[in-house]
Amino acid sequence: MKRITIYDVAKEADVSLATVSRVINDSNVVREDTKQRVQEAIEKLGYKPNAIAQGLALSKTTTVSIVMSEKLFAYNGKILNGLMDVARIYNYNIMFHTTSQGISKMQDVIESIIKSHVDGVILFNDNFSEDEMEVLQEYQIPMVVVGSQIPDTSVDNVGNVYIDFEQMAYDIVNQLFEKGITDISLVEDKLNLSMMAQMRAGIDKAFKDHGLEFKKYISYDDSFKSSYNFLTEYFKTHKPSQFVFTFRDSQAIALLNACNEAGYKIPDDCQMVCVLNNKYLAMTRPNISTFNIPEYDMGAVSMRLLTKMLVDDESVRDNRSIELGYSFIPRGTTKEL
Amino acid sequence: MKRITIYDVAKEADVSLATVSRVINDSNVVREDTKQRVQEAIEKLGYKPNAIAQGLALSKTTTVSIVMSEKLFAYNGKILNGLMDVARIYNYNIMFHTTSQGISKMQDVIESIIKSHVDGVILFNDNFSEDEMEVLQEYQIPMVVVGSQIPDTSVDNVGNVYIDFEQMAYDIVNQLFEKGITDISLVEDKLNLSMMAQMRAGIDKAFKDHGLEFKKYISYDDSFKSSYNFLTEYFKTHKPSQFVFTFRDSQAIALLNACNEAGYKIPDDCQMVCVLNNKYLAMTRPNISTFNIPEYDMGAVSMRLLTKMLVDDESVRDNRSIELGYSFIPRGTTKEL
DNA sequence: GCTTTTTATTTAAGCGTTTTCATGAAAATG
DNA sequence: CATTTTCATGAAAACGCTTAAATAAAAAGC
Repeated sequence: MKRITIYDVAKEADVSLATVSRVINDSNVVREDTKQRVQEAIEKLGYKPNAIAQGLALSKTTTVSIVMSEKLFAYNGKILNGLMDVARIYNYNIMFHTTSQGISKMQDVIESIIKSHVDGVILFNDNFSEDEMEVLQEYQIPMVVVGSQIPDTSVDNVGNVYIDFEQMAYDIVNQLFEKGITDISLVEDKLNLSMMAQMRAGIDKAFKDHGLEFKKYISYDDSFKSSYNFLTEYFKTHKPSQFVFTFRDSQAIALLNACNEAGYKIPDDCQMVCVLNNKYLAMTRPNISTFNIPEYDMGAVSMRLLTKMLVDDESVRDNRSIELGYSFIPRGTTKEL
Repeated sequence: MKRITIYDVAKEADVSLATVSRVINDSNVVREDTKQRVQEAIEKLGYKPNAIAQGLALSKTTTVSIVMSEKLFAYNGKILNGLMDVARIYNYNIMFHTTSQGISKMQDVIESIIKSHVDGVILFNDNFSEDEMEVLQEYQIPMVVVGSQIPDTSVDNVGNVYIDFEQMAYDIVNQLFEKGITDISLVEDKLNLSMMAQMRAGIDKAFKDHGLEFKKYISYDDSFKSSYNFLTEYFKTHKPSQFVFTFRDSQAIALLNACNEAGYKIPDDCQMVCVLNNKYLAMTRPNISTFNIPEYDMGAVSMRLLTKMLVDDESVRDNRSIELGYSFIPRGTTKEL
C-alpha cells in the first residue's frame, strides 16, 4: 500500500499541493468551498501528513527528548506521567533516551539528540555533566533539568524545575536538634548524587549552625539485599543512630527490617525517614515517614516550561527556574516531627 | 549558530555532497585519500547528519515506537531496560507513547505513530484493540506485541513475545489439587486483562479436568489501600481461601497484611503467590512466593525480533511468535509447591 | 600512445512538506 | 467601463539528505 501524499490529495481535490498544505495548517487565506473540497479529499484518502517531511521543511520536529538513567527508570514513573500528559496536550512527541554507566553511551545519547533535531530536551538530574550540557547548548537546544537545583541557572536556554532538598534537610535537622537529637545519619544513594549532595549540604549547615560537625554519612550498595545484609552485620556491633535519613524505599525498608530483627524498636530506638516517597512506604509496619514530593507536577511543570521556552514565550525569558514545594508526611517511623 | 550541512562539508573537503554522503554511510567505492579528506572536514566542522533529512530521503527513520499504558509504566521498568539496551545496540531511536483511559487518546497515539513514520512498533499487551492494531497493519508497520499471547499470530508483520500464563496457572492448580487443595482464589488485576484472562483459562481448565468449577474470581480496586480495606472487611465474615493467586505486588502485600491482622497465619492458614515479580516481594515478612519471569529478556527479545523483522530477516518470516520460559520461586508464603 | 575497461566522482532527481512570489480572478473605485 | 485593490490559487524553491545515471579519471590492454 502506497502511502498517500499531499500530491494525491491535491489531485483528488483538483487543487495544487500548496492549497492542500494551507488547508492542513489551516491558513485562513483559502476559500471556504475549496477548503471543504480538500478536506473531503483528505478524509476520503485517509491522508496523514508526513511528520518527517514537515520536520525537514519547517526545521521543527514537535518532538522533545527525555533523558533518564536506566536505573532510575522505575522510580520516576510519576514524573514521567506528568511529562507525557503535558506533552500530549501540546502535541509534542517524545523521544526517549536512557543512559547507562559507560561513558561512551552518554556520547551516543547526545549524538542521537543532535541528529534527531528534537526541539527540546528534558533532562533528569545527574545524567549529564556540565560539559555534556554545554554541547547541547552549542546547538541551541532548549533544555529543562528536572530534579534538584542546578548550579548555573543564568545560562540561556536552560530551565530548571526542582525541590529544595538542602532546605528540606536543614529544617528537619534543626527540628531534631530542638528535641535534643543529634545522632543523625544519612544513607547515601548513588543514583541521586546531586540530590544527595544538596541534602548533605543542608545537614552540614544545620550542624555547623550549632557548632557541631556532621560525620555519619553512611554508604553501602543500594540494593535491598545488600543494604539489609550490611545493616544486619552493622547492628551486631553498633547501635542505630537516633535518626536516619534514607533516600530510597529499598534502603528504608532494609533499615526497618534490620532494626526490627536486631531487636531495635522503630521509632523508639531509631527514627527514620525516606526522602523519596512511593506507595511501598505505606505498606510496611510501621508505615515509613516520608515527604510529599509533587512528582507528577515536577514532570508536568517541566514539560510546560519547555513548551514555553520552545515558543520563546517572553513570560519565561527571565524566569526559567521553578522551585516546587514539598511537605513532610509523618508516619510511624518518626515521633518527634 | 548555523547547523553544518553536508554542503558545508563538501565545500570544505572540496568534493561533491554525494561523496560526503558516501563517506558517511561508509560505502566502499570512495578512494581512501578522499575519504580521509572528507572525514577530516567532518571532524573539523563537527558535522552531524540530519536524521530527519535522512529519514525523508530513505523513507526510513531508524526509530521505533514503544506504546505502554501510563499506569503500567512503573511496573515495566525491566522490560523497558531490555528494549532500550537492544535498541541501542542496533542504533534505533525510541519514540515513547503512553496510553491512558480515554478512547480519543488511543486514536492520537495511532495517529502520531503513523505520522512519525517510525519503522516499527513495540506494543504492550492490552493497549490496542484488534481494530486498532489493524489500522497500523494497513500501514505495513511491523509490530511486536510483548506480554501475553495474542490470538491471531498468523498475521503478517506482527510478532509476539510472551509467557504462557495459561500453562503457568494450569500447572500450579494441578499441583495444588494433588495436595488436596481446592479452595483457590484469583484476584483480578484490571491493568493486565489479557494476562489475567489467560491465567483464568488455565485455572478453569484444571478445575474442569477434575470435574470441578472455578468460582472464586475476586475483584476489587487494585490500589494497596483499597485492596487492604476490602480484605480487612472481607475477613470479618470470611476465611481466606487455601490458596490465592494475586497478580500485582500491592495486592499481594495487602493480602499479607490483612491476613496477618485478621489473625490468619500465612502460609499455614492461607498460601499465596504473586505472579508478577518485583523486589518488594522479597522485602516482606514472610517473603512472597512468585515467578521468575524474564522481564529484561522479554524486552530484549522483543526488540531483537522487531529489528529482524525490519530488515526482513528470513529466519524470522515464519517464526514471529516467541515463547519465553518462567520458573516458580518458592518463598515463605507457600509450602505445598 | 590509443582504445577499452574499471573505478571514482559529480550531476541531478527524488523524498514530502512549507512558503515566497507571481499570476489571474473577482471586487471595489472613480 | 477602465483601473486599481483585494483575494485565492498555483508554480517553484527550499529543507538536507540518498542514489541512479552520467561523466571523468585512472588503469589496463594491445
